[in-house]
Amino acid sequence: MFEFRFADRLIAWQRSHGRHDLPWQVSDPYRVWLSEIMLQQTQVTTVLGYYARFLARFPDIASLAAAPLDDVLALWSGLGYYTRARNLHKAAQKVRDEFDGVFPTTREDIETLPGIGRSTAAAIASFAFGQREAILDGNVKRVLTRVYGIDGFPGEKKVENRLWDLAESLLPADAGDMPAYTQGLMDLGATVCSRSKPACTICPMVDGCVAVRDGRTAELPTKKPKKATPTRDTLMLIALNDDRVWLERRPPTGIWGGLLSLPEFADSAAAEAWLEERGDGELLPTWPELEHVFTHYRLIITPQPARLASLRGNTVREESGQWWELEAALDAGLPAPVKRLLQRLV
DNA sequence: AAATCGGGGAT
DNA sequence: ATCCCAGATTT
Repeated sequence: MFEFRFADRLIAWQRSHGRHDLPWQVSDPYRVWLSEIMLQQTQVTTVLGYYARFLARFPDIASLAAAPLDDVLALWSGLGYYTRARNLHKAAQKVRDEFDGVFPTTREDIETLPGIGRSTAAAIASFAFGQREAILDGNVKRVLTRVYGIDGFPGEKKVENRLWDLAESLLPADAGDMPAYTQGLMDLGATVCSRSKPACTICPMVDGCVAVRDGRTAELPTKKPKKATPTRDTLMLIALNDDRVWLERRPPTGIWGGLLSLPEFADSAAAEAWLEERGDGELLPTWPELEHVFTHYRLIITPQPARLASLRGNTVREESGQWWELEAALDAGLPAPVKRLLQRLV
């Protein structure tokens, strides 16, 4: 394997093209921590204002820990994801109560604070304490899967573990380079190796990037596999009385809201019970299953035809539905698969 | 409308 | 240890 010197390239790129003017590019772990939390799911430009206001009101961990939660939430108002603020407050109190007010210095200890996982803990350890700890957020996953051509959904344990291993193997030898290296990873992922339309022509990794070489930047990282659309089974009763069919109005919301449709049952026994309540009828052999695909699930319909010879007088029409002449039914608003079923009868 | 995202909570 | 979600934005 040829020597790609990923870290060296990244650090050099960061020094010449990265950002050096962000207010949280300091070694105070509290400031780094605050920025990392605010930057989760929120863009830099939005964070800048909130960050300044938050720090003005809570300049250190002690003041944050001592504040009422409502004051913290007020300063978070508009940022969204408010559990971040609750965790921040709780973590400040934990630092006060369990770490003697001193922010912990190892990734392991940092990770015990609420709202801080492995990647965020590593970012703080790297920026504030210059420790050789690898981060692996969404940006980094994108950069690594592309540059190293790693297939598989990064949310999958196996793939994620591999990415963590890779991220650790790429760390610069000199811990003094960690802030520039970590910032470089974040900046590269955010500004060059973007999700769509990455700026490969200006990327410092372009000549060694597997995704570029193979024309696969659009395919990597591998998308989250669509979980097999759930399947629902239903039995639709096609109750016939001469040339009339029983239809029911569906509730106004939900699937096929407000449309006329056939009554549905869990099984033939339930359908038979329905029949017996209404007259002298018999189930006929079911028709072959019918599949109907929605965006979010597949519906397997078992058509259950039945004949009702004599009706009980009070059930010709009821709250739930009524008998329809087939021709009229087909002209009414019917769900597509129901219409297909009824068309077989004419 | 769908995909995305670190961490937390549930299992 | 692993699966899945909450909550909000971006594409």
